[in-house]
Amino acid sequence: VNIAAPVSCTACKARHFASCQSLTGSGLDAIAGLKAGDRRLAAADHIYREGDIIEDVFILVDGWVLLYHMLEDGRRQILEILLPGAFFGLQPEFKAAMSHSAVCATAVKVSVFSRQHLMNKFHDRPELALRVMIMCARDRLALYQSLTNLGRRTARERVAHLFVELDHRLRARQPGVVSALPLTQEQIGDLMGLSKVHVNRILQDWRQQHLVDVGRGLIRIQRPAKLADIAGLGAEEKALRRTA
Amino acid sequence: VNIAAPVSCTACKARHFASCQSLTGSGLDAIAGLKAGDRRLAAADHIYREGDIIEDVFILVDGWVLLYHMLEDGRRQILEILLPGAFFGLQPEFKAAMSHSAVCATAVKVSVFSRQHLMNKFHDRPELALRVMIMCARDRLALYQSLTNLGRRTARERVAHLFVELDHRLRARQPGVVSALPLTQEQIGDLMGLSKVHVNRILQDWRQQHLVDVGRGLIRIQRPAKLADIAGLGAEEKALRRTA
DNA sequence: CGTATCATTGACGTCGGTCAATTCGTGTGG
DNA sequence: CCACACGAATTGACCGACGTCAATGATACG
Repeated sequence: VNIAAPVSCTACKARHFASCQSLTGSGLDAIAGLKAGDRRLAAADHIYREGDIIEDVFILVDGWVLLYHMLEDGRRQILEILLPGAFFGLQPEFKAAMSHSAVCATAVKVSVFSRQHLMNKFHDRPELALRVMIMCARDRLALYQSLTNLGRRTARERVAHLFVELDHRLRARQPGVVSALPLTQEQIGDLMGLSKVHVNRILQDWRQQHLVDVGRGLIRIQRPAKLADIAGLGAEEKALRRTA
Repeated sequence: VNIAAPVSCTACKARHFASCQSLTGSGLDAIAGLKAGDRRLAAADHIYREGDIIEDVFILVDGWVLLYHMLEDGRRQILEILLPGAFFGLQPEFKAAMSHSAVCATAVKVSVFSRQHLMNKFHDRPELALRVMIMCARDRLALYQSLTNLGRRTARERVAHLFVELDHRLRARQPGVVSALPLTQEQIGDLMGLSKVHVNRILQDWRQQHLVDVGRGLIRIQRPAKLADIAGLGAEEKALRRTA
């Protein structure tokens, strides 16, 4: 039984990114019948907050969502960026407080499902649980990347890495378009463990080199190849190709 | 259907740590019949390396295992510490190169299972896939904690956090014993994104305050409560209790 | 005993944080 | 259409946490 969803980017340059979080085509369309409804939210709205006890799980239909964790003194770490197709809100323990918050970076549309119904569905159609498990394992790779980013890369490498990853995830949806990220510099800082001031300095530098373009609340990725270079992806790929 | 494994630490002070990775008692004992054999390894041996293509998955029986990712220039990030009971080696894509390496921190014994047989078993007994999925979700919480650690905490907070987490995970197995960590200072640095020199300075400081004791290749946690304080866990818990 | 690994310590440098002051941009109300 | 408000972006000055380098000491192991 080969239960893994077919994944197209096995050989592509950014395969280390979990760019394939989408459920579309992975069999979980089957849960569409369980939908409890859609919910529309505005930028900066919260879908849930750390400590909430929720009965639902979500699939992101439109917009960007950020999962984050906040320390009591105001320091914030953004944990994941969710793009349309992402499945989220499922905690390991039922009736437990959410371990993190989910906030909209843009206007957002989510499909809402009853967690209980979903679990029942897993019981009826076990292959769905397997698919979710595999998604979960895939997400883990992305988290591993983020750990390496935060722990062992310089500020510029981190931000370049982030941009290349997002460029890749967006290109998979809209090939041929210059990727535009609806993120504030502060959000980028909270993603990469940096201050917004330092993020700004990096962006200024790159803007002068025409690697990115900033404006209108968007960051446009103009030379992803050069950014991949800064991120240190080139050499790493070579090393992997040798071992493969 | 309540499929979540009973977890005892819902209310305990360190519940944010995924200290409960163990499979024991979570229903996956059922896969014991699939065991392909045991493997014993010495400290510093690798179970697999980044880039390897393996057919097996593992359950750690004895010893400590470190999962890590290495950059081409030698920088290393340790991604997870595995204690006995941990299930690992399952990649989202079959026949794909491992995304990380697994190395023994101590002498180790692992049970080896054929991934193919395991997947067949999931097919026969779907509730097992669900359990693994839930484990996976639980691990994610630990990874979220690590991200917050690396991105938004100071060096001392990070190391204190690590020690408290490990102390908790060890106490769950051996209550009443002073926790002793078989980690080098360099490994602690690679876990927390620090240089081994800086780790040493922090440890010297704490040793003089009798918070920890160093020697014989072990780090003994003597005052976990004080370390939890340094880690900033006290205030955070209060904040959570308010919301709950 | 020789060798290798880990731990320790000091001197020094720097990456990135903090603080604070503008400036810009966008949306709002008059 | 303009005045204003408010958040985001920008810039400079300053500094401190942590890294790097290098030398020395402690331990273990064959």
